[in-house]
Amino acid sequence: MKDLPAEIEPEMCKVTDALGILVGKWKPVILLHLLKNGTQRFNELKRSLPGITQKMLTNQLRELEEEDIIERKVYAQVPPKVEYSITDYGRSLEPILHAMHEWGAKHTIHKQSKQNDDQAEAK
Amino acid sequence: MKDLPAEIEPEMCKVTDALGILVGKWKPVILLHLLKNGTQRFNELKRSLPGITQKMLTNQLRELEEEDIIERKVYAQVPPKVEYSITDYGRSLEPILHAMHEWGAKHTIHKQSKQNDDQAEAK
DNA sequence: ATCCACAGTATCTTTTTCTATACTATACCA
DNA sequence: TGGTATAGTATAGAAAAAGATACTGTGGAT
Repeated sequence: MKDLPAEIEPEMCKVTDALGILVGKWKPVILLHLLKNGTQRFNELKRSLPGITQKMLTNQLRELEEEDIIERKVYAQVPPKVEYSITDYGRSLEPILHAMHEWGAKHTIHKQSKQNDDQAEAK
Repeated sequence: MKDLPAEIEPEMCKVTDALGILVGKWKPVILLHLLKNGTQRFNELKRSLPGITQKMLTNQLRELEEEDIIERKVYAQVPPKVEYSITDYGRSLEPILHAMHEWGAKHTIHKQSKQNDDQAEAK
């Protein structure tokens, strides 16, 4: 029976909650764009995300806004102007995004060397 | 134009790859169980995950095995015995799981206080 | 002879997520 | 007068993920 302070009790696991916020085909990339470039307009983001549909972009932005990760600022203009930016609170996700990026990068390499091993075994 | 070493270029983002491995309705919980309890048999895991179907469990385990995160050891017995455990490589995910758990826990609280604020505004 | 435990498959249905495409309003420009 | 840019919405459909349910083989216990 372990009881270290670092243990996460699977029963009261919050990992899934955190994942729920990051998951979505475009959310991580949107966040990275906003972190890198600061405030961005809707169409600026759209142009940065080749292949995304308007619907998806609106959708993902609304979900992130809902969780207080990004802020949506509407200007009463015509044509419309809407700016998106990371909230201070949203910035608290940055270390996690970095950790995942690092891990993901290493994993790409790990997979490659595993594939080589498997091929060596097979021959 | 920022160019800090810590910057992640959204174009070459590996966050999605890392997420791909964690995503799946049951994967984080499975990993936490294996991290906490060490080696587990198939049905042991199943009993720890109320609501999961056999199909889903097999599925998620196979995907984690495919990525070299967990190991599957089959004993030539009847009735069958199959043990699952985290690989050394899989353990490298532990800090990320912890970070996400921490963040998730804080987020739950953040959401609650935001809801209270919104209610206070509304009245 | 029948039932159980084990670790799965196989098949089908439902739900969720994502894509495709068309449409809106309005100011500005040529 | 027609076209462009902006930030969307509406509707339909395809694809992916998850769930429900039934089935398999075998040794041991009842």
